[in-house]
Amino acid sequence: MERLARTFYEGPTTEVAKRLLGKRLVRHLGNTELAGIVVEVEAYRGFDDPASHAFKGRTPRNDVMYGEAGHAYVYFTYGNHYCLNVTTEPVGVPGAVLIRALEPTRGILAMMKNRGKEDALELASGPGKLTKAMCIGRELNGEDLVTSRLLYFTEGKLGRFEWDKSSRIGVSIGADREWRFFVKGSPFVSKGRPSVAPNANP
DNA sequence: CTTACGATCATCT
DNA sequence: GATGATCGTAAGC
Repeated sequence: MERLARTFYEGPTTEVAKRLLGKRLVRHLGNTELAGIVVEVEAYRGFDDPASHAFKGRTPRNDVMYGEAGHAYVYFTYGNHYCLNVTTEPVGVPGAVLIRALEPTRGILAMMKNRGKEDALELASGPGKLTKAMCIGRELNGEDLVTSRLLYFTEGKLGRFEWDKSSRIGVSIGADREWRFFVKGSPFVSKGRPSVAPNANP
């Protein structure tokens, strides 16, 4: 399957976020290949986005967000969890897409082992869960997804699907922006609390 | 079933 | 010293 090229990542962050839905994330671990389809993402920009790590300027942590598009930005949060992002925008302009959930397609047994769970719906339905399932940690921060053997994206084969959007999860400020995108109807999206009161239940 | 809270640490004030 | 792009477990209906 064709690997995504640099140009794929270089657009506006919200556009890249939407484009990533349905693509395939591949992780090589020794002889094992793990893979899953991206079903949920969130866009984080820079200066104009108070929820972004880059909002208050460049620091050692968010440095990757300012660099070339198509690199991994991995950070540690809440004392327990890693989150995987993909950088976007031209060099010098901060931007990243948080990968929030995957539909596992390959190496599912290994993922179950890594997570200590057997429910396929729970393997990667959350940003901290998918990094644990795929053994993604600090050592992959800054990894170039266009050339890396360890971590990269390819075209997916999800076929036609509908997507939807909502406000971002776990974000207090800037919650008015609907920059969370997900595959409509997928059971693999994270079960985050909706920030808008849910009604219209079937 | 749903809601509450503790773990645990890098980063910033 | 406070906070957070979270998750799992425990306790409460």
